[in-house]
Amino acid sequence: MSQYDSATIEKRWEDMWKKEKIYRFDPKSDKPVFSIDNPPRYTSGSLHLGHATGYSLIDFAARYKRMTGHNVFFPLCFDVNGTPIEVKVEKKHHITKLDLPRQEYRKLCSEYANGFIDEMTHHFEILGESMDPSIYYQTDAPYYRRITQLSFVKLFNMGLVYKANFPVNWCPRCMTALADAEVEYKDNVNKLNFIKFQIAGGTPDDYVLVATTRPELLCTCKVVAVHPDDKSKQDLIGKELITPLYGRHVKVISDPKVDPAYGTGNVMICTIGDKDDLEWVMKYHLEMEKGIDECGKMTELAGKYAGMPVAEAREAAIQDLKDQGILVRQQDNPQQVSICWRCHTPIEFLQVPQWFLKTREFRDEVLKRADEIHWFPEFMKIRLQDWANSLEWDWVLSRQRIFATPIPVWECEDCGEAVCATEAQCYCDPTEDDAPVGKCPKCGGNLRGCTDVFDTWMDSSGSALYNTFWERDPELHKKLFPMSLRPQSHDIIRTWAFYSILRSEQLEKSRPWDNIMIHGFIMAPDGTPMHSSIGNVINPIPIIEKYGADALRYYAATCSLGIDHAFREKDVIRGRKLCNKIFNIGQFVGRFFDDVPDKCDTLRESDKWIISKYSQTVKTASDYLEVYQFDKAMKEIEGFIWHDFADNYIEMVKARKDPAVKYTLYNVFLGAVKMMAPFMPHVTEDVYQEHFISKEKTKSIHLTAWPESMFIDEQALVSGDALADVLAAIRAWKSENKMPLNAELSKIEFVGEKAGLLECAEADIKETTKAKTVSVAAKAELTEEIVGVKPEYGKLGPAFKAQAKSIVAALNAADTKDIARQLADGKVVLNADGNDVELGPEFFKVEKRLMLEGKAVDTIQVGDILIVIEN
RNA sequence: GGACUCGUGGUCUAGGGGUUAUGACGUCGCCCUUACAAGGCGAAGAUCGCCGGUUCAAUUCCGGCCGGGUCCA
Repeated sequence: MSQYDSATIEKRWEDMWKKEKIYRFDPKSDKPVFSIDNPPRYTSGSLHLGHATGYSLIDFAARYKRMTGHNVFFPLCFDVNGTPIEVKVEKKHHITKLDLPRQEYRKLCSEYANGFIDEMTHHFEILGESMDPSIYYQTDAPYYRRITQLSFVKLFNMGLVYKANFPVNWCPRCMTALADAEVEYKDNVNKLNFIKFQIAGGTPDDYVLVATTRPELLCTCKVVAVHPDDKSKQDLIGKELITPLYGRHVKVISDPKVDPAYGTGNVMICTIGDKDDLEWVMKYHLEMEKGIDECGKMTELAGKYAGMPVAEAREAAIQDLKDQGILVRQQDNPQQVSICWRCHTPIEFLQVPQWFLKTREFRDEVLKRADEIHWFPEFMKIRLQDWANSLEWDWVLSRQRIFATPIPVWECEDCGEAVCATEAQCYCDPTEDDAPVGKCPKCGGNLRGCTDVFDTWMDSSGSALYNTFWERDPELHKKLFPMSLRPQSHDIIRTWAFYSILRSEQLEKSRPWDNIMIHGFIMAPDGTPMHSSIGNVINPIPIIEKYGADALRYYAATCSLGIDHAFREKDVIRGRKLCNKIFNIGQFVGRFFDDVPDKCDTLRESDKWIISKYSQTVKTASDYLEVYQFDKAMKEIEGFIWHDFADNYIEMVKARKDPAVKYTLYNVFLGAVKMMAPFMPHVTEDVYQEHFISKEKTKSIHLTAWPESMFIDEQALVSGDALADVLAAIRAWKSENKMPLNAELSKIEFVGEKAGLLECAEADIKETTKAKTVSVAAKAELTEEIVGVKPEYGKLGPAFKAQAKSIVAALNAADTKDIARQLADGKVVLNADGNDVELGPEFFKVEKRLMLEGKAVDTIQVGDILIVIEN
């Protein structure tokens, strides 16, 4: 077999890993723990290319840490909660949450979401992810929801939870409050209506024009604002206006946030229309009124429009205003309308009773914890800081949905007193379970279970607590908390990362993790985002089938952290080629693996050279992996295996059979394959099982130790590099002379003081270049000719600063031969700006040519070595 | 509109004050050399988005602009 067959081979080793339980966290081990707060995969079904890439990046870290002697905690986990699943279930069954009893609705959601888990677990397996099923969790399970509730009970008892009427983003279709992150924006054009407001106490001709897109909200108009610098309106400030239709008296105030150029420059402020209104409401302590209800219909406040849906009320109000001559004109108004992220219904900004978790007062603590965490890349921390500093209100914890963790609270039907569950009660569902006390402790009224559920970030932001056995196993918790690494994408820094830090601070007075690694998005090949609505979403499964999971993982490795990457199929193709290369190197060097000595003191220069190169690679690759720079680590390792090891070293030593070459091939290749193992787990396992396991014994390469540097022999590095350069130069010379690469040469002579470096490789050179004779001469009848002298900017600049420019000019103007003569004497005098400047040889880069007189030969200069070729 | 981020050969990408500016894909030429033609070797191909500033020196640092992206208004 000479080709790497990814489909067969990957399956074989995936089965073995599963059967042998290769990836297991050991709670009893004394090894240092490396714990990963793995993002629980949302159970939406299909695997997105972004997931495949993101989880591969995490897997690189997990596998690397496992090989460096860590007890790795890397849970297989799923997020099974929330509105997206409800929306899908409602679509599938053509229902809304109001059509079914809660339990039945919940059951439908649970069946739907859980139906994906086997398939999604399989996706992780065929990607070669080393997640650990022995520490599996899913966020809808009672054992997980218990932790969510328990943490809430503690926060409640700490006085950090409160219920308040508060304006929230509200979707009238889903009948729920939405987090800011759940709000999307859509471009839209509506009408800006210019409406007359009479000035109180004036004549019918004394009016002010107010422009508004939402005349239906006139019923909650509290105040009209103008810009303080708006000269023409100065006399209005402090006056009262009368709202049309409702006849209410409202004051005119001045506020710098008003845009004088928009509409008429007069803004009607309602409680509540949008977020700008909210800002003014807070600033001027306006009384809040509810003009729109939870179903998106007008309330009693709207008078004759009460009960109408918002859009209908708007039309009716506009018609009435027109009929009464109050609506002067309309103009098109392009705007961005806020819509629900799932069902795309326009959202309202409504006052609804909601549960809040105090967040703003922890701003400084969160920022402090953020500083304790190492951010990769560092600049991502700025996003969290910006978010923390811009918080305008506390975290709205409640959602009026069903398929999520119930809020464990009962409320008094009479006085509204809230009774929280006891810690022992968790997990509980207040819509089914009894309150810890029979009657309201305050007034003796009946207690009714809260029907609200938690925002799903309440569940997911507790993952670091859940993973570290918080409130389950104090000893393990102490050992595991804080966790080592949170990996995630940058879109949820303001939610998942922020809330996780907040809750660790509130419950544990600690950071949740030591490190956070943030990757970007995978875009379509043209660099634009992938959206199912555009139809440019790429399914990774056919890619895995065509090229292999290792090839796709290679692509993932080329995606540097922190920035978005277009999908590049060519990188997957490159990955497949690399698999094939590694496989074939194994096929070839495996022939050398009989009688490999344990030690070797007869290493040749070329052996020492590749071992030194290898040792350097181990060091640089490890350094990159320590800081999650997988792209750079991969580049190092790939370059070493392909070019240094295969192209140069193997080509050089093909003909040898001595113990030294066996020793070198075996150890260097084993180490190189191990370095590649975190990235390409399948092909490396295959090579390991085929060629190494008989000596190494460990049952999987993924349980072996990360390679260590063997030695770095500076001398061997110099001579080996010289040899590689010389061979490359001879190849290039043949190519330029239109000769086949395997054309025979009658003689090659290396001349120069450093040519001695090549003495030890004469046989290799002969073999490689097809030269009949190869000789090395320290000296020959050579004339040394200086063909150019260039300034050494890096030395001249710091030494001469501003004068450097004129020195360079003088040097360029000077005669090369003259400079060469002077250099032979050890110093050069140049006239720069009328001053003679004396310069040593360190300031010059000299281009020399060594000439062999009177011979019909070709010469190539490589560094200090002259290659003389007799054809 | 704001914050952050990116703009480097035809395409994609690395780098980050003085380099011969990295590599991949593609193109062209040579080679079936005792693993690999899904390979090897070589060549051509880049005024490092534009305009200013700092500096002896800017692709790199700073500012502005233009153009992508993300998050937030």
